Amino acid sequence: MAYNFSEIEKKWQDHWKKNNIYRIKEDQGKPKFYVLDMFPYPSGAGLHVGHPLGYIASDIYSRYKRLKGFNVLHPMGYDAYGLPAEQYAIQTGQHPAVTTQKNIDRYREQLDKIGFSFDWDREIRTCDPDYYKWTQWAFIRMFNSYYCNDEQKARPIDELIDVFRQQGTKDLNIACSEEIHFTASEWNSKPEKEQQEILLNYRIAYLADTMVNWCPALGTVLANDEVSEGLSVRGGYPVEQKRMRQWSLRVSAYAQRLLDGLDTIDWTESLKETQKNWIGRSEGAEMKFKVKDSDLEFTIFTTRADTIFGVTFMVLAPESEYVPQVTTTAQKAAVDTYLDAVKRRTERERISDRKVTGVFTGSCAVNPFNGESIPIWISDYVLAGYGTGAIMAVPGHDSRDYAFAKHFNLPIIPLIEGCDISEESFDAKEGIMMNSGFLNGLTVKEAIEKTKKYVEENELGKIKVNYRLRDAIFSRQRYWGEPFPVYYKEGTPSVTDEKDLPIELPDVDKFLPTEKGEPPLGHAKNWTYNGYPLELCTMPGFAGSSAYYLRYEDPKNKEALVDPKVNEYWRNVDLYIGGTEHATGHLIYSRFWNKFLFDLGITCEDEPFKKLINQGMIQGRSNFVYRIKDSNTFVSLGLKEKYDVTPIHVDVNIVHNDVLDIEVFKNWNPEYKTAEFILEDGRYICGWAVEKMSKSYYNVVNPDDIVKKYGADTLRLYEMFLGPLEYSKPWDTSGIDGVHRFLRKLWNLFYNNGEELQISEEQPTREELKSLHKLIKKVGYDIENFSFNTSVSAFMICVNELSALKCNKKVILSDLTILLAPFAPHVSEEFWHVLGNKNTVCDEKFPNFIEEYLKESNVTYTVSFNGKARFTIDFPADASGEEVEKTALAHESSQKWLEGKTPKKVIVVPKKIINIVL
RNA sequence: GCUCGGAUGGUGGAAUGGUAGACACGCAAGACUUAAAAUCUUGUGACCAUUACGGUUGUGCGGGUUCAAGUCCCGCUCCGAGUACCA
Repeated sequence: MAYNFSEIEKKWQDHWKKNNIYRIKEDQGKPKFYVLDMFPYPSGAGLHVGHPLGYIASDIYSRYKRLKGFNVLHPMGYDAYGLPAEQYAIQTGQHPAVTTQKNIDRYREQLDKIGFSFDWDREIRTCDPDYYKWTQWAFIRMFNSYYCNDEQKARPIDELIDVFRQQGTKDLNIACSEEIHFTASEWNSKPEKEQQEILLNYRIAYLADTMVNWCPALGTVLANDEVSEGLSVRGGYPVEQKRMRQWSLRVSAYAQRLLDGLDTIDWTESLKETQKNWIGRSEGAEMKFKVKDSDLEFTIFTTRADTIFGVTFMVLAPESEYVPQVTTTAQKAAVDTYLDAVKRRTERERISDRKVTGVFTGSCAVNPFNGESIPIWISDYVLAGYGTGAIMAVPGHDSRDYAFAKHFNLPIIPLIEGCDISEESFDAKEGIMMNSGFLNGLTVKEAIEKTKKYVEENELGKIKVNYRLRDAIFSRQRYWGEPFPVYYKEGTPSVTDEKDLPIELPDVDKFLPTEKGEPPLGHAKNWTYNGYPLELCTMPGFAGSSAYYLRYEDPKNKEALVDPKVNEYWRNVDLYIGGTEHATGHLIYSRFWNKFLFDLGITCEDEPFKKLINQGMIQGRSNFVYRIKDSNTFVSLGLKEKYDVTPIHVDVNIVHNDVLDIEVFKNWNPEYKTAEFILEDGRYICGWAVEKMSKSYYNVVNPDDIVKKYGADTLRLYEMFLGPLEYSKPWDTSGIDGVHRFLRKLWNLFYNNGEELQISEEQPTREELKSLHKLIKKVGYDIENFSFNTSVSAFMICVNELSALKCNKKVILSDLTILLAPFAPHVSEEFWHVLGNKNTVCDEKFPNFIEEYLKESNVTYTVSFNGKARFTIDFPADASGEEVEKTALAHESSQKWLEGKTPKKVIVVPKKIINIVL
């Protein structure tokens, strides 16, 4: 019987489904293990071979852990809200829910063919009201919470209201948008509306006027991680800065915890580094500067307080509130012209074109250390959004200040002994201070500390830690997202009652903004709550994906996001697999969201994802044909230099090992019907390049096609064999035959070279046992270390050895089958039954490794002289070091290299090396 | 600019500091076949030899530590990723 993978795979997939083999329940008797994939956005294009890479890896690990006796939670679902479905709806009028459903069905069909062990009973979709009810619920809780900096924890807002009533803002240390102060009596005398407005300054989910990234082409605002280099990540449209009243989440309050938490989780260093940079903690001081001949003072932030004696000018951000106050009448015209010019520059221009610009305000500030007067300038190299939007400029020791000083001819003072600032500033924090009054002679590090202390003691400012991490803008002017559980009473936002959740997404007849410029929900009829208008924005993509892992634990619970007892069992994700592209988005937001839920006591773990692995991207390997200019003749790769040719992308599915299938090509496009070819060795060889896998490059490989041609088991093994999981690599099918051949070889062990079934009940030989146990050791070790490519190699070696031994012994094959089950579950299941077992292979135990079988009677030592390997000698395994040394030196081959000399030293590494130093 | 990775045959890639290139692809030769495909066997870093079960060299470049370095340290080059006027 031959290896008929299609039949086998269908048979077992049906069996697993019918018998709910992968359905999982809490089981106190077993240790839990939670393996999660980043759930996909179901796009219209369907899956390509790159998508399943991570899913295959996580599936192998899940199945392995199950064999190791763990109760494994391995769910899957869909991140179903998103822009593409909405844009498609705008173009075609087709409701996003309809296209989303269609795409999900397609995804499911494709996923099922690969033989994953997902528990589909736990499937979730972010667009499902039963699911987003809990997204809205979390939002309400955030609205009703503030962040206490002393406790480092979210607390109920009602507590804060009580404090305001009794003591105002006195002695409060809480996270806020801006520092405001009032007394209890001031608070108590404020009207309700004003009190509500003040509370927004403290709520974790708050509505405020903020500078947002507005993308006119998409008609919506975007979060910082959705913008890159002034363009929207999705679509690549220009983004501008705009002041708008928007919902935000006070992620910044959690900055320190998000930073500290990184030390407790097992993520790659590079990913942690990316998050650290994104959070961007910097320690420094806020210092107050008085404006000369005025009562005004303003605050700057600096990490280099030690350079205070080198300040030769001050710079305000153009948007700074101090700008109008410090601008003198004489300079007003110049300043206005400058501000106007800045406003007209787009964010992109500002980033791409870094020329030095600025204007003098006419005012001077007073250096609090030495009383010198320093001019105050305005420049767009100072950002309004970071620190206080104002800096003290030290051109000698900051490259940006240096460029500015050079351009406007401002003085530059060197502060560190021996530094050369004739060409550029000296930015390094090292050296001995000079020109710095009481700091002279100190090292930079000492000076930083001493200055900070001085600033505090003399009340010139305070020590301050700043973070780059911004609050997350949470409103999107779109239709296809979660509605806010928010309504407005005369402009004041309130959240709905929790028992009225979910607030379901209403139907609209148009997905575009309204004529008044409102978001699409403005078209909805009766979009009200108790007679009050509901919020018209929807939530961003990251809302639904921030706590989804918790919902998988208890997906059907109507009373809670997750039952505390259930959460106590499954806890957090032990292994999370997904792409790096979420490093500063999803992986920050879900950590924040989880920490918030942790503060509320909803989850028992502070971090959502214990271990995280980033699978690499699978790129496309595009093929090209070369058309001779102005003709319909195509020339093979090797001969193209002789002609003037245009490379044209050709569908990779009609090219095999870079050889074009000419007949299929002629029918691929009517234009090529009459094409002619210049061949080499009778074949047309195509050129190739590695590019992103994309429809437009004709390099998309559909996993269905691979499954059809080779089977799911081959696809699984091959994707793993391609290289380390974390690497990005092009999809290249040229090696797939080798992996397929391995499965057939294994098949032939059972089926006597493709004929009838033959399994021997005989006891295995020592050699066979050795081969098997070598594999057990290797596979166990490799899976634990996510080195799946080398374990596939180990299988190949083992099967080669067993075939050479013609081993068809049941005892050996039985263990081999279990070992293979995580990688090639269908073929394993088939063998498991052929071997006479009634249960499924995934309920078995991973075989125990027995060292005994690997023991050798002889060990081979390499003898080297001065580190150079020369020959080998076999010794009995139990030979002692001295014995080995003596025999090696006496060996006849040694004489040639010893040349009669006495060795200075001999190093014997047990079972490996004898190095003789002459 | 800064941060983090990486560089090994024709290709993808293996190597707890222990004497490179596992495994696979590709290629070459052979067996089977009328033939091809499939399958199997053998060889395959480079260079020099070929009487050899031989020699030299070899993991981006230059140094160093070590009995021993692809692996550790210092200094470069190139490539990739992230981030970017964050004071």
